[in-house]
Amino acid sequence: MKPTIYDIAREAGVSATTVSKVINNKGRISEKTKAKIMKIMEDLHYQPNVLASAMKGKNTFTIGIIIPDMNNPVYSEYLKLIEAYGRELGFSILICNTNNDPEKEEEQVTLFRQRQVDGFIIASKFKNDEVLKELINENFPLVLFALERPELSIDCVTIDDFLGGYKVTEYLLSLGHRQIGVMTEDAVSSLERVKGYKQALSNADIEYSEKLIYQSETTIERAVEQAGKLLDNQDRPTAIFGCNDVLAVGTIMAAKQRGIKIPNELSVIGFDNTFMCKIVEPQLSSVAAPLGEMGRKAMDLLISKIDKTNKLKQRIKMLPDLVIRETTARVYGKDGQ
Amino acid sequence: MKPTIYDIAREAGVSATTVSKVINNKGRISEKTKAKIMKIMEDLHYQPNVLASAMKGKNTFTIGIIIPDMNNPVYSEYLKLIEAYGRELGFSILICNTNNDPEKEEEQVTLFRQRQVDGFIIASKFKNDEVLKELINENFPLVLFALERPELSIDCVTIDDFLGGYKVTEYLLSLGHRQIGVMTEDAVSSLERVKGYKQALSNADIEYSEKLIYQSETTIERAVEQAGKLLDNQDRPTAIFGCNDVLAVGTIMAAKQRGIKIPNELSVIGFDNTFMCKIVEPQLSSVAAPLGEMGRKAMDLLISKIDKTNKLKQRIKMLPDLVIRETTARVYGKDGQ
DNA sequence: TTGAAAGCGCTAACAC
DNA sequence: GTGTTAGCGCTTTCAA
Repeated sequence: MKPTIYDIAREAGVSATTVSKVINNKGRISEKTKAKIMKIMEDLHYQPNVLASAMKGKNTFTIGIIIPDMNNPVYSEYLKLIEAYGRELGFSILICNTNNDPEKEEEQVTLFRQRQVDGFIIASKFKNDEVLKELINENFPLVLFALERPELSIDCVTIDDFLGGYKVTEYLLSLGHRQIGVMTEDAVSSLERVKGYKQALSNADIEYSEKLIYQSETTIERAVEQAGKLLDNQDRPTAIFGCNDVLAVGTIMAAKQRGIKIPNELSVIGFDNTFMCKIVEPQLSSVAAPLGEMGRKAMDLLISKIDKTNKLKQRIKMLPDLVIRETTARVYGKDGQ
Repeated sequence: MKPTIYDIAREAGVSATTVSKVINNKGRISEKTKAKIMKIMEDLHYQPNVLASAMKGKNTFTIGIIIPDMNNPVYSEYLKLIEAYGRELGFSILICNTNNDPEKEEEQVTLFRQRQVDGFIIASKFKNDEVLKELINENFPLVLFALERPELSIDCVTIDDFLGGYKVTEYLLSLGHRQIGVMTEDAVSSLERVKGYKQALSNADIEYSEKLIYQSETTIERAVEQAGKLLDNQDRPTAIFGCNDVLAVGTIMAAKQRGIKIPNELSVIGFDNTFMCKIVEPQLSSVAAPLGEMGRKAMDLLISKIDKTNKLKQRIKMLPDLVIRETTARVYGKDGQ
């Protein structure tokens, strides 16, 4: 059997309380007994049972992260960063994929709460508003990551998606593109990115057309399919903005299938600046956000809620930057051919 | 406050014991009280506290997964599959990245054990043998995934890496390649893959040369670097086997940097058949294993250990298959140029 | 068919 | 400085 606090106490000839105090560095214990207890804990390979201490109202030092799909490299990046920083702070991470399914979302929140997680980080997409509202009502520690709910009072750390979309479009316009397509997905962040796109068009007095916007699930296969439709359009765009790198990569592939040269005949730009950008050919231009910093901010924010050291809710929005690589170029005029 | 079993009991006018029995479907309870209790649990949104029941010797229904690096798409794939199946069975997943650091490995095992996980799945790389041995000694539920320790008695579910390496090499030989380089990494599985490579060479009476084997960390950047050295060799190989897709992709990129045409001047083949294969150009040939099935087997095996329904240890080895895409071709003879 | 009592491993008051 | 006591939420005898 694993030793308990009582085994240590007996061995040291003290009470369990004293041992507990040593473990938690509380109260005053003589250096002598402290040292003795420490030594015995070492010898017996004593490991405190987090569950038991959690039963007494302490933290479980476990937080739940809910993400849509670990296969999307951005999400695995989120996960990795948050996990790394969480561990530094002594927290373990319970994860799940929801595949964007509201039922799974609810199920997972329940499952995690049964395990008494101290808080949640919910990333990127979350459909089930009921669940969110319940958590808010109970004032349960919760931070949204790369996800914003303007109409709900929740702390969040996000990318300024609007600005990202705006910058992308502004850049493409500066290259002479006028017919700019968009591959989007069903997510709040993408909506914002598209809004930025529209704003940039409007500022440049260019008419916006629904026909240039295609929505797709975020998988390479579906993106190739949808981008294909966009490319087979009567008026084929000279540039396409993929609201995430997966969509952009799918677009590149669809273009290749049609013999369309990138960037000469078509510019493509993605969003998220994942490692995919560097392995496709030509290398994909994209939009980068300081994910490491965001992960740390989200964790710090969450922990301040768990500790109740900070009751103020806030939205932290990090500004993204363009990373120009090889898929974006001056528009290739019909005359210039 | 969250309702406890006592709140339910009071409300229903019964004892906590009775409620507990209803929750666990144990003992005999009249249909009437059962229904009444169920209804009240619903109304009060009662959620059993898994920690408290774990304190009484029950499972936590939580397992720890330890992987080297979530950014490698194979690992995120592992994670996703295991998580999905685990959830089906009612288990939650605690994760961590170890970045292949033995200290972190030990730290994480400790952290997870403090949280009373029911068992571990350790994937792909794990250096700290001491920790492994201790777990075995305690007979702690543990399954290795895509990782084998021939000298330790641990259950595992793996890919037949030797066969994979053999098949790759046999195939390259059949295309006329005689000078076959290898990009490997510091992992048991890669060692096996290289062994398969050597065996195939030996069977074909081709001499093996150390100079054709380069080791690299599994990141694109490092792989490009190391593959570069291999390509700058006096006797540049006509084909390179990357022991995983990341290494193979790095090889492709290094070749491109040098203006080496793939597959005409150089064949490249990877291992793992990740989604990267389809997005690089040309599309990468690779080795595929039935990961979904492996994930399910690993979980089932682990759970049988947790439940103690199966004391027999076993090694399950799944056989891989080649997936030929565009990066492999007949050798381009010096004469034929 | 139901319940009282004990206890899992730990911590927090409070006493000494 | 240290120990006694009670109790977190649950399950498990055992008795009724």
